Amino acid sequence: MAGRTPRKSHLLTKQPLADFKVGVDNVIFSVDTAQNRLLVLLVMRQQEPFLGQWCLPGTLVRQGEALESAAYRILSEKIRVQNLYLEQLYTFGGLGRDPREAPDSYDVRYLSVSYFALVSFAEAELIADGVSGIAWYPLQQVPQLAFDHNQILEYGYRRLRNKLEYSPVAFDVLPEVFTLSDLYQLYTTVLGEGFSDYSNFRSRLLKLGFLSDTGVKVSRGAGRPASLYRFDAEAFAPFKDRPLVFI
Amino acid sequence: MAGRTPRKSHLLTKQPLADFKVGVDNVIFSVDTAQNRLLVLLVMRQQEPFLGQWCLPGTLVRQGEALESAAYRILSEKIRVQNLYLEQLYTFGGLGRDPREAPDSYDVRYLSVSYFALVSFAEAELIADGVSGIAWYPLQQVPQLAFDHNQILEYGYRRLRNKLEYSPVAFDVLPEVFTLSDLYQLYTTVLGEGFSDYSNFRSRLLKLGFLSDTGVKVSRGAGRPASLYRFDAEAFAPFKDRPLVFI
DNA sequence: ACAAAAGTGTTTTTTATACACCCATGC
DNA sequence: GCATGGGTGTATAAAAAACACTTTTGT
Repeated sequence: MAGRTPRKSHLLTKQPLADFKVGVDNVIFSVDTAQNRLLVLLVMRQQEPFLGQWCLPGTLVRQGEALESAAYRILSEKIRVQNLYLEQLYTFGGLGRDPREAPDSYDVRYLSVSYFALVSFAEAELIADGVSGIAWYPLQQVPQLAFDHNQILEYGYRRLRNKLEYSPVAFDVLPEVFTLSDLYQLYTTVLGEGFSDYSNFRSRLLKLGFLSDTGVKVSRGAGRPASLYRFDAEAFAPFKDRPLVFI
Repeated sequence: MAGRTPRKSHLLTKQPLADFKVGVDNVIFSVDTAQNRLLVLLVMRQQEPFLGQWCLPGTLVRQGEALESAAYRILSEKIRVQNLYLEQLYTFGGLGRDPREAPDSYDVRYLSVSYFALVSFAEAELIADGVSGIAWYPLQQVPQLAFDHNQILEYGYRRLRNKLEYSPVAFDVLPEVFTLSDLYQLYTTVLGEGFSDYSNFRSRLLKLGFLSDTGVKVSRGAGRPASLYRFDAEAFAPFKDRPLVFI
């Protein structure tokens, strides 16, 4: 969007500008700690192209709507949730990624700005409008998706793992107070067993000092009751921009 | 770009889709190791808006042109260079970031997909077409730029530092063979003195084993001659996706 | 009593950090 | 011979990794 300096030469090769519709596609993850599964939200396409195939929830950007607003809009059309984390992922704008673009036409192009979101599984309530299929899919069982959405999903999964290691996204998606096992389970579900020993994970995190013990104990079935902890955003501040805090 | 499921309710609030022109703006860095300066390429705007103000080199995407192709196109219109690293940075699509969008109009929107590039300073040859100003600016001396380009630059600088720590971008921009001091200097220039001791930097890198000593020595003025090393991409492969390899 | 989950501590290994020092060259 | 930059080694501190053990609950 900036100073495109006209070139004197190659005037003949200068194509006219492309016209775009801009889509927003969301990779929405949640972690089902009860069943140790990482889930991604998929919806069934209700129209051509790819009618009847699963895809990431997306929308086209409307007049007067910011990109991020569009991302929040689809999200809120599909699920009701209080707490979430959302950030931009990547912009896919290759030729021919959308069959609506005829191969050699100078028609409108379709470009997709993808967003990555993490929501609380417990909280999230899917909005089934009766017509459209919508479902949480375990990451391992995701079928072939419409467009290049498998690729976008792949990209989002990589981002999720990084985010978990470097930043406190987990706390955006855990309840206000939680046990250290809750936190550990979330991490193992996403990162896989063996990313760290529970007891080491525990002591590292406590030593960092941004988890405050509420003193309240909670008992879940058998075993010793666990302390409830709270994430202290202020105490975390010095760790911002520091690499590898959580692992 | 995906299944936008029609909602039964809110039919009245449904705005028409926005039409976009898509711009590509490049944050092009190079490292002047001789003077220990990190440089960014700026061009002077030749037209309104922001006529006569510096900005990042950018262009609008043409018909039949992929986003990345557009990024490469501006780059090659501004500098001649053999080796470079380029990747997508972020997409800025907020309302009102371009004055050409009237505040409340339903006109065409302007969206900017930014790219981040690192080129070799020694190799890079600026293409001055006589009309347009174009210059390498030391990062500390960058003036106020057109549009939101200062913000984009900021973002690009953060990415550069991360890239340097996590990935072998430096070797895309160093000559085929180089001394360890060359490499160290590049790192200190970008990351600042004190990111690591030279001797520790040296031994860590050599222990990793993807730098092979060519045996050839090179003498630069006074001092003991240095060994020339070569980056071994194959030996590096196992370090891909591993965090913090270089620091 | 005993299994299950929470929580503590210790030992070992590895890695980071800070230096001190030797080496080969130009002047 | 001495300043200059290249290169090696070591001593200490800190952190990661592995794992043994104690505590507190439900059944």
